[in-house]
Amino acid sequence: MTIDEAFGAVLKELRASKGITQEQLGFDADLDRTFISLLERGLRQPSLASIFQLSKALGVSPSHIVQRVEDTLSAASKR
Amino acid sequence: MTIDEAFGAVLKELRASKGITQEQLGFDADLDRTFISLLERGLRQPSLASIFQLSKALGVSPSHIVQRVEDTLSAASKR
DNA sequence: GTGTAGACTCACGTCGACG
DNA sequence: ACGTCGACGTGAGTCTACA
Repeated sequence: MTIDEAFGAVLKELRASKGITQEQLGFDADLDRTFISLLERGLRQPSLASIFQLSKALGVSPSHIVQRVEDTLSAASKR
Repeated sequence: MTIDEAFGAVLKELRASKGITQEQLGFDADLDRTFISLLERGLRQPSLASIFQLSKALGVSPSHIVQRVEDTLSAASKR
């Protein structure tokens, strides 16, 4: 489990819980739709600025997202 | 106050409180010394992976660093 | 609505060297 | 011990287009 994959899983989960599409998230976060797709599948990693933009669009704090990435990683390492 | 500048300030502060040099931090985080210099002065922004590497070298959690960046930004916006 | 591809610009991150 | 410069390879992020 890489950092990128963990972030992608968290992003996908947060977006689903908000009930919006990748297109809407891309619009709200001012990021390209295809880039959101790459992020969710762990093929790209976000910069710090992108994390802040996404968190704002998702209505959560940036540190909360990072916290969940940490949790996802530690949970995966215990398998 | 940009995100990059806020991160740089936090990084510099955390490194100073640990009492180590940029060189040592670069070695511990497996990042180039010149890049640490750029980060601390807000001329570059880190990727998510870099944040994790730096936080590990500094002995704090990644989410804690991000949290402090948020605090620094909100404190600066109230001036 | 999403995955994928190509092509593109610019920023990340490394390296060697000098003040 | 740090700032800075130039150069370099790779990756972030955009855009158009098709399944």
